[in-house]
Amino acid sequence: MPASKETKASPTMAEADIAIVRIAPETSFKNKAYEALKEAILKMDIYATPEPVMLDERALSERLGVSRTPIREAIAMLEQDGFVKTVPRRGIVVVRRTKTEIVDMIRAWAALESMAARLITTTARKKDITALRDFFKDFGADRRPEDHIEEYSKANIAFHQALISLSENQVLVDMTNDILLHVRGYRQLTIGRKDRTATSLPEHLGIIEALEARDTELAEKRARDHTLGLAAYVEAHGQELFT
Amino acid sequence: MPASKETKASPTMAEADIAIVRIAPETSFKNKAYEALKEAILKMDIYATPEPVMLDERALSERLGVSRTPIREAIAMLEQDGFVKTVPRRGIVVVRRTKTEIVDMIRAWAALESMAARLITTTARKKDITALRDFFKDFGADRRPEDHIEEYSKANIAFHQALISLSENQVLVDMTNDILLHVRGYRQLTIGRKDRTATSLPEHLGIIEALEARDTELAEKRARDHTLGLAAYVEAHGQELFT
DNA sequence: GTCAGGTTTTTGGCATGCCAAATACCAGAA
DNA sequence: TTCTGGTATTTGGCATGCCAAAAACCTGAC
Repeated sequence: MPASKETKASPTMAEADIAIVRIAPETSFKNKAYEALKEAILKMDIYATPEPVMLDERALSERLGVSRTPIREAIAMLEQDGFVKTVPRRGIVVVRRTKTEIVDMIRAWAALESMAARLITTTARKKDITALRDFFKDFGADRRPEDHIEEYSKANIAFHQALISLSENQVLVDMTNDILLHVRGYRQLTIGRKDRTATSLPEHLGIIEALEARDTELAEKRARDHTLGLAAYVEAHGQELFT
Repeated sequence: MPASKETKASPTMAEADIAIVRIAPETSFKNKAYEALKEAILKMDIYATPEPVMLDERALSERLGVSRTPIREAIAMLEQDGFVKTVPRRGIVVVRRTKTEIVDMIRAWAALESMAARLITTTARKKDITALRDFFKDFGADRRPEDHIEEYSKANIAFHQALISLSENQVLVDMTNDILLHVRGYRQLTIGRKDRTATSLPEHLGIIEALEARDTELAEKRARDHTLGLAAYVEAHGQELFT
């Protein structure tokens, strides 16, 4: 089926004049396949079934309408990311993380975020720090986080990502996002957030206050302890779901 | 020339009896190519020439004696690692890091290592911590590090890796090793180590002492500050070598 | 000598097809 | 029914070959 020979995106842009940016690199099938597969993997609930989730090159090839070559390259990339593992003559399996791995990842996340907090106290602009409060402006004593879990959870992630971005250290940003992608989906994490929403909001505000006060050590400590708290929760309550 | 059809590793193990482990998965050409290219890239001095270093699929294919397919898959993997970047109809270029990126990476390293130190104070065994001193047993007032840069530099890397391993957090270990691979080769780093050898040894010993004393906060601080010191050095002294 | 215009070469992107290792299946013996 | 071979099928690994976009060359006019 892979053979859509219809000269994709014919350069018939005719008399299109200026403002041509570069037309559009039209990302390769390899990259399209990579994005598509990655999204699919993140969307599925890996931990829902006991049996390992398998992928099939040929099936994916047909589904995506391209040959196996770009699919294989995309798989190789996903394997580098740690999302899948291809076993020689057996198949491609979507990697399932153990509780220990998730806890380790959350601790690494804590390390990166506390460093971000440290850096922020010395370089970020006051207004950008204060703007972090906006993520929680819809929550308070009258509208408690625990009553709007889903919404609060989104604000939560957005807050952490915005916080780390303020460090202006792209390496910290990228590494943390990687971790979040792997950690997301682990059921116990969501439950953990739910159980911890009560203390979560105050802790977040505490971090922001320390940042505003340019108190490097305190900001670092609060950021670290907040996320280590989540790690401790998962370690204590999250039972192994299908080793 | 990719076509060595000589049935590799013929299963003529004849009357070999027990103790058969699994013969040998004989890693794929894709993985062999990946390892070979990775090593080659790490070995070359990327920052030595002004012109970007380019790789050619076909040339590599001949050099390694395999077809382009596994080579391309290996390249895709290396691109995920951030070692190369393939530009559509231009070629594959070995990525060169800017000073800013190197500094950012070192700071991330500091974050991960200080977290490792923190964890070590609560879980590692006394003897394992003390064993860290062995990396520097050949150095002292009579045999100063600055007089044996090369050797001390190796001990230095080994120490940091051993330290992080003691955290028993594989994520920290893997992430740090990744960073070290990228940072290694940046000339200013070596120079930085040379200029800093005098203070380096005492700082290392200080970290070990804090770990032995199970002083979590102090160990974390010393580990962090030690590596942040290197980052500051590179930021201050490492000029941009070929942007 | 310079430069426009056209031709050849180079380079990554893909589609195909075949191979061998594993596995799934199936029939026949006990 | 159960177990043993043996065969068909499935699955990832690779080698090839062709395509189109770019870049490198070449050539002839001015």
